[in-house]
Parts: sequence; structure tokens; C-alpha cells
Amino acid sequence: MNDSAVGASPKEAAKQALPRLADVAAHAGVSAKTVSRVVNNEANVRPQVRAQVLRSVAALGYRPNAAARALVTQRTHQIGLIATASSLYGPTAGLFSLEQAAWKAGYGLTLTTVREASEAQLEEAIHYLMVRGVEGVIVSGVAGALHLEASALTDMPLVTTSPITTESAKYVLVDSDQVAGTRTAVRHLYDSGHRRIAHLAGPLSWDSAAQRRDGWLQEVEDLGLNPGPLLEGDWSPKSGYEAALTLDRAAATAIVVANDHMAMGAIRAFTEQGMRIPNDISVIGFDDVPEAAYQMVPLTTVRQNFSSVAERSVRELIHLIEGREAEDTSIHLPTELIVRASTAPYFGSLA
Amino acid sequence: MNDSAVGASPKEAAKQALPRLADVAAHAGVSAKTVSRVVNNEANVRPQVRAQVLRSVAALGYRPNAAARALVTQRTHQIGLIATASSLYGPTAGLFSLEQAAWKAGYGLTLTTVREASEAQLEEAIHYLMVRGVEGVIVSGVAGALHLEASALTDMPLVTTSPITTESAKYVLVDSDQVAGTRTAVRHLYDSGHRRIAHLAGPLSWDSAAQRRDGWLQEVEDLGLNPGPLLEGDWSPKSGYEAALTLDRAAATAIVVANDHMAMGAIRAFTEQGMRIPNDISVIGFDDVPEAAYQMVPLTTVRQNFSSVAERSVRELIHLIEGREAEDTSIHLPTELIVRASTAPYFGSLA
DNA sequence: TCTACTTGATCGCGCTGCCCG
DNA sequence: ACGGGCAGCGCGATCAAGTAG
Repeated sequence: MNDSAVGASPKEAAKQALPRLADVAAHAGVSAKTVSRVVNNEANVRPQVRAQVLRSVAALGYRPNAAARALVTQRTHQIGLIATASSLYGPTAGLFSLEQAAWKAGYGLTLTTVREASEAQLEEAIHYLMVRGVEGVIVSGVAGALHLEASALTDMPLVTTSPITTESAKYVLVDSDQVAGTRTAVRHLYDSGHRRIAHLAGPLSWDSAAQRRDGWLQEVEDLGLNPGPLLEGDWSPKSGYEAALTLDRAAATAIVVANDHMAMGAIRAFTEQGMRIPNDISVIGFDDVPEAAYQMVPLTTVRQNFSSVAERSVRELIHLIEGREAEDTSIHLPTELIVRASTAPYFGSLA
Repeated sequence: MNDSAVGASPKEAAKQALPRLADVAAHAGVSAKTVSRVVNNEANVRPQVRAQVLRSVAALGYRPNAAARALVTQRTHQIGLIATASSLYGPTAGLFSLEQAAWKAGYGLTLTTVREASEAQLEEAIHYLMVRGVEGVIVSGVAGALHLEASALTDMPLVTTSPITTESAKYVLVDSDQVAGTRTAVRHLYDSGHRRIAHLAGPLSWDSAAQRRDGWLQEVEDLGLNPGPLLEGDWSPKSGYEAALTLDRAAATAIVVANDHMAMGAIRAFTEQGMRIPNDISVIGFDDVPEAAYQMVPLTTVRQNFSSVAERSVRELIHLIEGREAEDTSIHLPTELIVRASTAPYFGSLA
């Protein structure tokens, strides 16, 4: 029983020596049920007994077994997180905020990833999490506009960052206000005198990329301008670089880029072509990654507050878990334009 | 029973309608045990019966309940991940690789974070994970050299990225070879003619920062040079910027920086002071973040292969879980010097 | 009759809910 | 007001029992 020899089976190794409720009960000289009461802070235990039990708990280092508890209470206090497997700044930035917010609310996080944002993979991931008894699911950074059969969810509370169509009543969307973000960016350029404003979008299969493009387009049109060229990248600096090389120089005096990393690539491309930033072209990014302020040309950008999105997501999910009606099923958190040195006023061509 | 009214308790909501083994058994007209056999791919079930059970499983959408299974088998096939709560590139870069590697090996990931790398917080995190029945723990990106009482672990298999002293036999360290990384960087500068080589370190309470500094120092001394100035930042671009402003310009013709983001801040600071990169000073970063290649001055850097570290970590952990002896308890994966435009040969002062 | 294969009844994992003293 | 007994959450393990060759 007590052999600590090598080659012990995982079974023995995993649970080896973990004290159980009954051990504490024996140690304290009370019943198992009383220990349970103390551990769960229930009433009707004399302070004296409670103290004794607590002493035994401490002495043995007892912690209640989560699986057993989950089995009987049907609650796990776990939240499932489905993320797309990529190391993009956006998707990862909120991750730890998510965990911390969940922790504060008394929930743990079970993580799973999908390689691509297909209905099939999403449903598979949700099932994986359901089996593990998660009480709600957050889908973060998954690309497209998907449809989810309510049957697949069995009323699982769900919060996502990009819109999903579903019959489920327990569903809330939480995201930065992407449209307003790029609108603000366009507006800033307009106010600085720019009239030919291009857009370098993310992969348009991503909802957030499409929305940023929509914001650009809407604002440009509301301002009565002809939209400048629309380019598309894949979020990577490399794709920003390559897309920028294709930009017709005469067609734009400014460009709104869908994320900072593509903006960096674009700036590099413009520079290689002999253009100066911001003199020859103004560039605005999106995200405000930490290094944006410390580029050779500090980057003007639209800051997303990822930790706010994360915290709000957890809050909304827990509301759904607790059965409260969501007041607003589509929540858009504000972004903030951070003006640095990659944008400048445009006074018109002298030619 | 079937009310789908709002305000259902979490208990009902979470488990609502999930079919159990007994449901499948009834549907298929066999005993629960037979369903269990089929689900677990055990032998000795007639193909005909197996097919029928499988049909019932599909029809009801049955999935075995993980908590119940864990309770009886004492196995969860879950790996616990302890990460430091920060959105630094390094710690997050390997996260999804970790999840994918675990998934491939048939394990899930339970995530928890610590705010700071203290013994107390680590032990708390490990206990949190133990209660959830994880079979092993990976500690990623936690800073210092900590000591862990074996008693706290109860022989929990453990893989970390920075060294921990512990009595536990089931412990393996997996990391990039930090020392070799900065040694290579210094060597490259030396071979290019540099003789006054400074170092901008990360926070030296972090083991990885200390090791990179050690690599720099060792190589400099092995080459018979006097070490250049040693500066310290906190990994952020801002701290790199500020530290670089304090560098005595005459004291160094090159600087090895402990990560790319500080290097970016440093380059910005040097540029503001009228120095050109690499003409007036060569700069080498560490990590090879995606945007490093697309800076205005593409950054020479030491690439870490985060996904290799993640995959190897999972592999080693699973070996430990399976009771195999670790062949090597300290594994250092190679880094690669990526030479770009922020370094140049130095031909000596003409003064 | 004996062996090989296939199936099922019962128990218990660790804990909490209900009910009783 | 306080404490304990008992059942059962959903599953897999053990062992016994059944069927065919």
C-alpha cells in the first residue's frame, strides 16, 4: 500500500495519500456529515466542534475531492474556455484576465482550443467541456459568424466574442466595439485633412476583421468620401508588409490598419519604398500592443481594453449560469484612439 | 421535469437532459455494464451487440460523465497548468502548443494563474489543481528559483520552465537554453569586431533573465573582454527605452537585450539620442516575436522555439505520469540566432 | 463435461441531501 | 440547536452466471 517504488501506476500516484472526508472524521472523532458541514460552512455546528474539525482538516491537509463533489451536487464551478489556437496578440491578451476574473467569482477555467472556427469543431469542443461538467462556456477569438444548434448546447450558458446565431436563450456577445473603433480612426484622419483613406483589413472571414472594415467604410461614406483601396492581410506583420507593397501610392494619404502588427509591416514596406511616416502617409493601427508606443515611429492606434472584455465576459456568463436574464445580449465595450506619431495632418497636394 | 422556464437553478441547467449510461442501456436493451464495455472498447462483446449499443449512443448523444469516471477510476486525464498572470509574449506563446500537445496525448488542460511566483502561491495553485484531480502539473513562466516541499506535492508529477528545488523524484525542467542563447549573441558580435558589449537584462529575479545575463557574462569573459555595462529592465518596451537612456554611449558598441520588446524600446531611445542602428550601436534581441522582422530596422534576435518547449514539456510530464523514470531531469532546447539588420560589423573607432 | 466466450448483478469511488434522533 | 445515518450521484471493477461449441 505504502510503496513509493518507481513505476507505480498513474492511478495510485495520482491519488496517493490524499486524505478523505472519512479520515478527517475519524481524526476529529465526529461523523463524516459533520465534517462536510464544517467544510461547507453550514450552520448548526457548535463552535467547539467546528474548531476541532478545522484543526483536523489542517492537520491532515484535507481538501474535498472535486470529482466526488461534482457528482453529487451537479456543480463544478468550472467555466470552459474555447480559444482558437494561435499566438495572435488579441486572443491571448485577455486570457489571463479571464482566468483571474473567473477565479475571483469562484470559478476555475478549463481550456480547450479549436484549430479552425467550424461548427463541427465548436460543437466538439463544447461537448468536450460539457462532459467535464463546465457550467458555462466562453468562446474567445473564434473567427466567423457561426450557427450553433441549440440541441448541441442543451441550454449551456454561452458568451462569445464574435457573433453566433443560436436558438439558445442563454447567450451573450461581449466584444470591443470594433465598428466604432475604426470609425473613430477614420474620423481622426478626416479631421486632420485626409480625404483619401485606405483600409488594410484582417482576414475577412474573421468577424472582427469584417467589422473593422465596416466601420471604416461606414465612416468614409458618412463623410461623403470615396472609399480608398481595401487591402486584406492575415493579421501577421508579414502580410501587412506584403499588402502595403501593393497599395497605389496616389490612392491614399492615410491608411487604417486592422491591427498593430500588420501596421508595423506596412510601415516597414512604405519606408522601403522611400515614403516617410507620417509625412507621406499616415498609418493607424488597432489593439495598442505594448510595443506600439516604442516603435521608431510611435504608432497611432485604437486601443482595445482586453481585460475589460474578459472581465465583462465572465460577469455575463456567471449571470447566465445563475439563471438571471441577460439585460443586453450584445455588449460592445468602448475603444480609445491613442494618437502618436504615425499620423499627421494633410494639407493637400501642392502639385 | 421538462420545464424550460427561465430561472432554472444552475444545477438543473448544467446537467439538464444529459443522457446517462443507464439511459443508453435501456435504449439498447442491454445492461449498463455492457454499454460501459462498448464505450471503453473492451473485448468480449458480440459485434452485433456492440453495433446496437453504438447506435443507441449516437441516438441519445451519450458521452460518459467525466466526474463519475474520475471518481471510480481515479484518473482524470487532466493536466494542470500554472502560469504567471501577464501578457508577456514568452509565457503566452507556448500556451496553445501546450494545449494541442496535451490534446494529442489524450489529456485536457486545467488552467490557473499566480500573480507572483512565491512558494505560497505555487503551493496553493498546486493544491487547487490536485483537488481537481489533475495527474500532473506544468509550471510555465514562473519567475524565480523556488523551493517546493515534497509534502506539498504528494509526488505530483511536475514539469517547470524555471528551476525549482524539490525532493520530488517526479520532476523535470524543460526550457530553452538561455545561456547558450546569449552566448551565441555575444559571440556573433565579437566575430563582427565588437569588443565593448553591454547587456540589458530582464528583471533579475526571473530565472530566465538571470540565465541570459549569465550567458552574456560567461561568453564575454571567455573571450577575454571586460564586460560592458549591465542594465536591467522589466521585459516591457518602456523599461527598455528607459534603461537605454542611461547607457554610457562610450561604454558599448553593441548591446545584447534580454527580449525583443525591450530591444525595441532601446532602439527607440538610441534613435532619439541621435544614434543610428546599427551604425552607431548594434542591438540583439531575444525571442523573435513575429513583428521583429518587420521593424524599421529589422531586429537581429535569438529565436526561442516555444512550441518545441511546450511539446517537450507535455511529453516529459506524461512520461512522469506513466511512472517512467526521466532520463534527463534538466532539458535545454536549442535557440537560433537570427541575423537581421540591427547588427553590423564594428571596425574600431577612427578617433 | 469442459472450455471459451459473452453478459449482468452488485458494490463502492468520495461526497452531500434528506431525514431522523 | 445540534449531530449522525443512510442513500445515491454515474460510472467501472469484480465476480458470478449464462450460452454455445
